[in-house]
Amino acid sequence: MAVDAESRVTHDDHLSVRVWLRLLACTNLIEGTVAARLRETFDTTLPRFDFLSQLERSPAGLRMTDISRRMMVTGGNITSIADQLLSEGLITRTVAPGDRRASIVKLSAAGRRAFGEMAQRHESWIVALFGGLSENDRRQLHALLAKLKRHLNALESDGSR
Amino acid sequence: MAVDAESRVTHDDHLSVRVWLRLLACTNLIEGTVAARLRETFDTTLPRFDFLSQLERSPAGLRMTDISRRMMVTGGNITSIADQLLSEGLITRTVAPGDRRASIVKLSAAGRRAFGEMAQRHESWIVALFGGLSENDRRQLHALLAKLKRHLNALESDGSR
DNA sequence: CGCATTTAGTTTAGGCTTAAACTAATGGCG
DNA sequence: CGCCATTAGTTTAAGCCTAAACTAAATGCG
Repeated sequence: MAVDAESRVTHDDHLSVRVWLRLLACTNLIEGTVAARLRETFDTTLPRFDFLSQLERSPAGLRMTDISRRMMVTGGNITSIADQLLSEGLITRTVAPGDRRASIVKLSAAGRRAFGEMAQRHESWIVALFGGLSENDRRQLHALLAKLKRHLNALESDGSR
Repeated sequence: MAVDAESRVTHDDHLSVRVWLRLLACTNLIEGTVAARLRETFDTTLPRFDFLSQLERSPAGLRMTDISRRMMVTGGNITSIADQLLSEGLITRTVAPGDRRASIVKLSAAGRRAFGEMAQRHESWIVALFGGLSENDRRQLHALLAKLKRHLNALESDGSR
């Protein structure tokens, strides 16, 4: 019955805070649903799925650092997820030519196959979850979030806090 | 330089997926910033702040179950956070009249004071983070997210998966 | 060249999260 | 009344997350 954080905001809170809480509520609802379905359907997790997804978009392979930056998490996480996927045979890992510190991670054939199945289901879940918005709504939302993100990245890089 | 998950989506992915990844990226950026500042400034965490925030909105107190539902997390989390806040003297906890299983949690005077300071800073951070959007943008975003959330909640309660 | 700094990646300690199993109290129903 | 299902809350195991400390290799600069 929707008695979550966002619903409880009183009317005199500032608009930005209301938007933020609503943004967070939507993200949590979607993320929770997707995580539960990944677990039920494929016995995997969102970070593992995300890891494979990054590799799929970069057939030439990625270094660990690239993966952590793209997944927006710190390096430490990547190590253990890579270990798991490696032991499951879904990825390969080779020393980077010209830099013995770094390694190049790629999807294995099995990994590409497994990810393909998951990605298809994943996309259908997302499409259904956003089914409440018209295509025009989605475009507007996409544009507003682009603007928000541009500003957030600007604040980030510009150290003027 | 914005080489995160969302930036890497190829142009032929579906719109819903693009919107979802952008939503997630924005939420992660904001949440990470707020969490870091809560830690630096007040040596606390987002869940602890959120817990106090729920209590502040319900001066009559809340049961543990209410808090977990409003924070959108499972019950197990609440136990340890309540223990911490109790030992820090920021909340009180009494047996619920008429139900010996349940307890009523309230903000203590110290908790109200501490939360007040944090909330003020918190709001200023959020306002700055959303400063890239005009008031009209924020209203539009708020409305679109309302529509999205209504649909998500409808999917949730209606068990037709 | 030689040493300090930077960078790639791992490890560790501690916090949050879930699902599932559990305890204890409540409530419904025959 | 007595039993059984439900509800409130806690505990546990396992996973992800961060920050910070660490190893090892690369880079830069005097």
